[in-house]
Amino acid sequence: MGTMMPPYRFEVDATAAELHERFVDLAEGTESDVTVTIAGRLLLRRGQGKLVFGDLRDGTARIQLFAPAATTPDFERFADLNLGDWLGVTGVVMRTKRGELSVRVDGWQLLAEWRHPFPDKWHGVTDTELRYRQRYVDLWVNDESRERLTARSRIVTELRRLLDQRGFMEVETPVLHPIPGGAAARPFSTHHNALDTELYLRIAPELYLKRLVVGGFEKVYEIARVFRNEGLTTRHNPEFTMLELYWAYADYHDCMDLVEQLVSTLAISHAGGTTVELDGRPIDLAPPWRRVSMIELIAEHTGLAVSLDMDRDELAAHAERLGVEVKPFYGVGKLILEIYEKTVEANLWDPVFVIDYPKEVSPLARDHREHAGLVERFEPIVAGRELGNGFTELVDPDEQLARFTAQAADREAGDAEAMPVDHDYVKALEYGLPPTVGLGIGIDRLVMLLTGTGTIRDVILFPTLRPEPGSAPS
RNA sequence: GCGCCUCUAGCUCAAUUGGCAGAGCAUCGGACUCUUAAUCCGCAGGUUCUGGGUUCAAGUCCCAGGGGGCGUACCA
Repeated sequence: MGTMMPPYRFEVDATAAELHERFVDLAEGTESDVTVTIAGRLLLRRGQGKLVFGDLRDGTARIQLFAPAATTPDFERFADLNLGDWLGVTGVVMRTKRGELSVRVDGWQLLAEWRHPFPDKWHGVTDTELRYRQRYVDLWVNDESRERLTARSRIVTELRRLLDQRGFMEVETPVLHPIPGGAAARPFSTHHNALDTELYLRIAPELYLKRLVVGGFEKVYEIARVFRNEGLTTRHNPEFTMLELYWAYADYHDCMDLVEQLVSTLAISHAGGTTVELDGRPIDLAPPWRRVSMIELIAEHTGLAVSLDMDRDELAAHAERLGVEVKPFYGVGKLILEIYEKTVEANLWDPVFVIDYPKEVSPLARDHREHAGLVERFEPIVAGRELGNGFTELVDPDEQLARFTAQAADREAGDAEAMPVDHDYVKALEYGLPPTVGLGIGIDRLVMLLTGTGTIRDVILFPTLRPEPGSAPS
């Protein structure tokens, strides 16, 4: 083909989806009196000698191209186009004798070439590595991928709308943190040259968002990319997206109501109803979701009546019997959490709010108003997966400093994920954080749930992979 | 990090116990004015992931390395 000079712009006045809708009643074998200009990629071509059919797809749908030799300009070259080439086409909208809505190719232009062999037009691409490394190929070839990732975008858009409707304000807080906080996870670290200082990619936006509540932004949220330096699994990607929101004057009961509403509303819009399916099993997302304490769930699933008053070593013995690996710095609270995670969580299927976590493992949550040693915290669990995490916020600066100090001691004792003391955050609390509830929702996992997807990589456009050998910057 | 599985033409996949590396689609050439994964005829297409080893003979068996997947660990 040699050289190609693509145009700098191309005026499109119709999309495939619009044409299918507008000309649904056009009779077989007839032409409309409408001329349109569309653009997209050529995905199939069927030559008939002096007549060529093509399937063009734009961002909305597929539509057939109808190109008779007698009227198609540059017919030889048109018949010779490669699958995958981008085309601009102008022509009359018509329906073939066999009933396929088409655009007759009265004029056409090559907009870009696909210089590689096009993947199998029937089987598409199944090689996961190719699908993830060259997502732009996957998106053209595998309908499910395109639809799933489009759904993700729409879900996030609606989520924003639902929150905006409720008076929440979207904000952006720093990604580079001098002290990584707001979650228990290992951070990625980096270096700022001009300041000559170590910085960390955020593991959560939590502490900055609460500073904003101190500042008078009473209902804020952020759809935040966060980074955790941990393993990759079907449920974990090193960078992922969290919705975090903070809501002044409300507590964790209000917030659970909100989560139920948000998730079930999104399911109705994007999963065709409140019943979704995962691994062939139905899940009913209709509110209300069961709310049950962690200690009660442990009793249900193991018959073991744990309590915060138990002797630490006695509880550790129970834990080990249940297959929990016990580390020396684990206190009673951490042991209870470990037992819950090992014996209960994966067995929960229908949505449930697990509530009232041990204080020891929740350094940012407020003391339970009734039960000493517990905090007012919940996690929505669906299909055995944590969908998020929320709690009535700890507002007392002295208590917060004490909790940070205890965390620092755990760090000394070998807990690499314990939080470091953040004096600047404590200072913010000294200016007064009103009663507030906070929530984090894993957007990736939410999309997995609503689209029935089993691996997080399929809901992330470009999931993290090992760089290809020899791909280092030169 | 550890364990198991996997890697064959551009794509999707075959190849008996270790015995000449194949098909469909795509590409390329030809036929065809209503096709729908068009059809029909023909050509071409390979470092079987890489490097070693065993063997008369290795895609197949063994060792090391690489990519990917799954599990596990880590993961509020």
